[in-house]
Amino acid sequence: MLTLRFYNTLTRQKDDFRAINAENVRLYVCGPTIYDYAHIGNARSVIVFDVLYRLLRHVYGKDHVLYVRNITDVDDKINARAMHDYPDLPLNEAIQRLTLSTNLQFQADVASLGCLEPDIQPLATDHLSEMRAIIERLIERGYAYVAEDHVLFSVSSMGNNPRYGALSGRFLDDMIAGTRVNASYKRDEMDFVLWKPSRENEPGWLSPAGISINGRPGWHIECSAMSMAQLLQPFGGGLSCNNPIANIFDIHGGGVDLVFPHHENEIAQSCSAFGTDRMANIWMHNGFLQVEGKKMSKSLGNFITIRNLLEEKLPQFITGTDKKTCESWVGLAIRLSMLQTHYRDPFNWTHQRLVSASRELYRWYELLREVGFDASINTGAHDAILEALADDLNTWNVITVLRHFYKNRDAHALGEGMAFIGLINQPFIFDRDNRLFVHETTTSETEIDTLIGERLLAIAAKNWTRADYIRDELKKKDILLQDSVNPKTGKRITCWRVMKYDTTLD
RNA sequence: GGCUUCGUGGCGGAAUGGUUACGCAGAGGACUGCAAAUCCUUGUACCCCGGUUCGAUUCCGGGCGAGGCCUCCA
Repeated sequence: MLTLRFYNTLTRQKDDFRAINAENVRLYVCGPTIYDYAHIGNARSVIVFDVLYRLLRHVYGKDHVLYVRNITDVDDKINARAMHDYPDLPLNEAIQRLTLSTNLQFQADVASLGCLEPDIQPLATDHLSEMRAIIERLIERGYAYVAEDHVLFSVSSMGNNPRYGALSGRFLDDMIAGTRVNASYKRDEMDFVLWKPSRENEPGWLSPAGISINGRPGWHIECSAMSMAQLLQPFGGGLSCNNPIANIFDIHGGGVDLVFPHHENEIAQSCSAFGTDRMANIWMHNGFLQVEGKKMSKSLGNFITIRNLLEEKLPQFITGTDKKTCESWVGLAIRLSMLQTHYRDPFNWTHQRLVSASRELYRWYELLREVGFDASINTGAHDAILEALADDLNTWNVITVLRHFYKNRDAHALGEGMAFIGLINQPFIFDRDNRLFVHETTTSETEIDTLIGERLLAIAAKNWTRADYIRDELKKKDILLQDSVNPKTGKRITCWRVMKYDTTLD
């Protein structure tokens, strides 16, 4: 079997991946907090772990990998946004509307990036009882305490296996020096919230530990609860299980910014509750994303959502009015562009990179179209591609391999490889007239065909002025003509395609 | 201040102690009435200073520069 090696944030080196149980390989990735459109940073994370998921499925079998990506649907940011967006509705109803629509949008955006759906996308609000159970266990064992209707995790109560800060390579003394917020009810500045009280108008649930008023969970406890419910309990683990191995899963992923404090705190909670020395065997973190060399942030005005990009007209290969097709194409171009940087390196998002990826992808698709490649039949993967991925998801090398295939006109290997890393969207290959994209235009097809016929007659008569006029007129309507020669008959064939070419982007 | 990533040609981005990366863009050519598309060919590079070495972009040390995390964030 192919040996997979992944960089493990915990050990700071590439570790061989050994499944705890090859029948059930378990992967947990921190998903979005659904209060706003997903941005291209979210896109990167989702794409990276989608590639990992595909690789694991290939190695262990489709039915032997369990990929859980949570949805955080309870959070103060959600409350604030809901109040802002639906000022006239009761808060709880406003929250429901917001989370429902944001989640649907997220699912659509992610699908257009060519990502498979995770096996399970648990909602935080469906796991309140698990959160309470873990919190009560933590209190029971002296790792957490109640103060002014809050429950706090006591960082200093943790032992040395693991010690608090091991994942992020920090030491408590350093961290305390940098603490800025200090709530009076905390015993220790570094202690973090497991549960907090809700005011009348805030969403609230039955509180743990006999706290009389309703409350809501802290952010970190959600992931401990959901990973337990989805990845441990179904396989014999959980709070009532004393077998440490049963309370560890294989891989935990997320963005580097989550290493501290989110993942550190997850580890503190889960390991303390279960009495394990690890929460997951391997911790993988994708690098951050910048926009045109700067941090992406709303205040800098360079905040880009997936939706922004999908709706943007991509130069050259854009399409007519078939919105969905257009969006899928941009989605794949985003994917290709992102796979060209190793997942741990910072990624600098520029528009030029997107354009560049789109052009290359287009050529690849042209080759696939020529041979009528069918991704539903060709489902293997070339060894060179697997080897690249097995070495800490080196997608860059995968692309280099694909380029060799393209160069050698090996459409089969190219298509298979593209399908493997999620760059195939079948409708792009086949359409009824064997054109690359399925387009709609405001100009009718018969109208176009008539004009093409007219132009061919003009050419036959060597009336170049007339022929070029027709071509130019069509171009104004974004219909681009391309002449080629039928090798058998030697006759000119003209095909067309809806394309917009924006020269300002070159 | 603590931790951390990185500095390669116009742009993106690999590998490598001595030999063309590659892609996009550019240039030249083939094809074409002209285009477009496609194919072929091709120029330009390794932040600075020391050290190790027969030889360093690649290893070591120092410097300079850029970014990230330490607060909600993928």
